[in-house]
Amino acid sequence: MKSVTIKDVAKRLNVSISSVSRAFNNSYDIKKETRERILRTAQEMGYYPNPIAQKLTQKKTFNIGVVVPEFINEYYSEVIRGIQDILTSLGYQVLIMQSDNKHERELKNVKTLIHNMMDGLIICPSVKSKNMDYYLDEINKGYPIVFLNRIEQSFPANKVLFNNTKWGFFATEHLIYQGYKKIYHLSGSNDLGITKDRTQGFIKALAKHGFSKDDYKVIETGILPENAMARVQELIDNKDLPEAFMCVNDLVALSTISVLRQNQIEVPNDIGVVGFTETKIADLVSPKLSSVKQPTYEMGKSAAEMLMKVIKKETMSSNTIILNGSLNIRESSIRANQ
Amino acid sequence: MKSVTIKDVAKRLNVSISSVSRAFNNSYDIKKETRERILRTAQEMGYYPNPIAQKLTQKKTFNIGVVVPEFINEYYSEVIRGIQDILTSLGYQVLIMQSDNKHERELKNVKTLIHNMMDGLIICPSVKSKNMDYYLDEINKGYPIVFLNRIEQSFPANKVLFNNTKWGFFATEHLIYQGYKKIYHLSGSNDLGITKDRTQGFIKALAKHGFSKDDYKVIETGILPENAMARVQELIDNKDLPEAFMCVNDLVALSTISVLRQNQIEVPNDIGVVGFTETKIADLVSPKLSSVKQPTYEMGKSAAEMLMKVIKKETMSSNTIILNGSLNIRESSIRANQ
DNA sequence: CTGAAAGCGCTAACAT
DNA sequence: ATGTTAGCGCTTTCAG
Repeated sequence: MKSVTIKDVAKRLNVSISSVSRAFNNSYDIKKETRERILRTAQEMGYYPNPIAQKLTQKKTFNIGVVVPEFINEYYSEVIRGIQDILTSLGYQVLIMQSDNKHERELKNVKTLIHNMMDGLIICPSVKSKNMDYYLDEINKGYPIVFLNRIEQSFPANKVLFNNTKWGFFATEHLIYQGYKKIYHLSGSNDLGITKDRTQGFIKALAKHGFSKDDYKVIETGILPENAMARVQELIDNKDLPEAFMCVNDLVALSTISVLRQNQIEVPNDIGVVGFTETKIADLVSPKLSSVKQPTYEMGKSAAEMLMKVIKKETMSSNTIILNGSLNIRESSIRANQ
Repeated sequence: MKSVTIKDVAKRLNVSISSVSRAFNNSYDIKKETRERILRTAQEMGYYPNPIAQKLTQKKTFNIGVVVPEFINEYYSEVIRGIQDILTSLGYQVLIMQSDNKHERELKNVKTLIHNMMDGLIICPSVKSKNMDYYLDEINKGYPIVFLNRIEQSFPANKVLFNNTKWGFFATEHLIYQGYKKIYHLSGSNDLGITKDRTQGFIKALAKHGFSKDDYKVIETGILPENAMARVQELIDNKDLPEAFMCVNDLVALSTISVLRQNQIEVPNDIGVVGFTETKIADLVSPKLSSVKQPTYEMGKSAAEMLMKVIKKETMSSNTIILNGSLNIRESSIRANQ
């Protein structure tokens, strides 16, 4: 694995290593001819400046690190697409690390990335992270970091967010306007700020429309199918069914519909269902799933653009960008005429 | 962004930098006390060996690079989980790059990763890549690379694969056993080896069971919903419908079912459908989707384990691991009694 | 325009 | 057990 170094090239052409360096860095103070000659034979010899060595002497690496908690649905995949589309067009390379929803792993990932001299970081935190001190320290040292999703709005850093409370509210209100009188929310973990916010939105909407305690319920199912299915089955067994479900995400919504169907309960004729964080299949299943679409791709783009500004020191303060979503009403929440 | 270096620590304690280095590398030739003293004040000062500098002098970085073409479905997400589970337990860090299905970007990613001194690479190629020379060169130089999926079985390198032909065959044969007499295959692009293989399997199964040219068709829809939906609608309009569809993947299968439903054609009562590369929702939709499950997580694990062997030089030759899948028969391909 | 030399932060002989 | 020194491959003054 011995590779060609700057010295080899220099020796071969009887020039100094500085000249070779200059040739590659497009320096002004080098004769065009020598430059070309050097580049040519370097090419031949398969020489390429060693980025590690470059990093040791320079400040910029043109590498950006991205930390995500997971890839289980399309969410972060699209965020990453947004990030990459902006960044690669500007000549940056994007290195991704996955934290598996564990804060410790996330911290380790961030450190690895920083130590590997990324020019900046986009961090999608795992959970309402306890230990943000390290990040704050780095930011204060001047290290460019932008956060995306799952972070408190009050956190003093650059970040791009989605307003889960607001859209949880709208999704619920849509159900109310459809005339559903008893609505349950299948919620995510209370440890997760974003799903907690959806629950807040749910409760706010009910409060606004004068629902009484008997007319709604929040059931913490988490975001995975198995548990959601079990809880819905319980409700059926206990004859404790609402007229509609507001679900923490599409997977839970689909699971709910599936269990209901197994029990000969039809959506939306018997019960209405609305999902959240719309996935591609919302439009392909039957009934088509109503859901809140998050601007994932745009969030990635915004975060990348924000990071660029931070790197170029065009912004100092802690900016927060909150992007808008949309409520896509399809079949699963359209109440039959009565 | 000035950070503490080994010198600072040395100066502070009036020891040489070698001692500090030794302390951190757990070298045998250092007194326990000094070691502890150094580590303690290093801690205080916030010192941490600069990995870039370390890389310049050492060979090992304990970083592994992974290149994937995309994240659009769960496929590569699970592969990555498999890879990470093995590698992080061995003290490695996994850096991921995404090629967006473009060979050029893939090549650039690979170079970035190699130049950043990853100890090894797991490459999931984008398409039947034309230009594999660079990879071959690196492998010949002794650089540890393992390929995963979407690569010719004949390619002389370590790789882990799925036998798409075989499982395409099984999926089709299942349809035949169900008694479907006319079967169409909605195929992926012919440029993509893996989907082409599924088509091969499809054709083989039909040949084995004596289907005539009139009883089947291969329609190249690609792997995205929009086009598949349009093509299926065309078939309906032309009254050119088969008794069953063998689809290149779940998304296309779901799209097909969706279009059929819009035209009052029910699956599986009127037409059978089977998918490929099973996704989580196969079990949640109605009708539940029959599909071929690929061992994604295991493929990731195998690739990681293989890479470790290559790195430890426990293997030299070009090994190929082919993992088994399963055909999960659900509702969408169960032919009604006649 | 080009070369010599210092230095980036660290490791690894080589001394002592 | 500890210090000294020579690199690792490159960039960047500083001379000329």
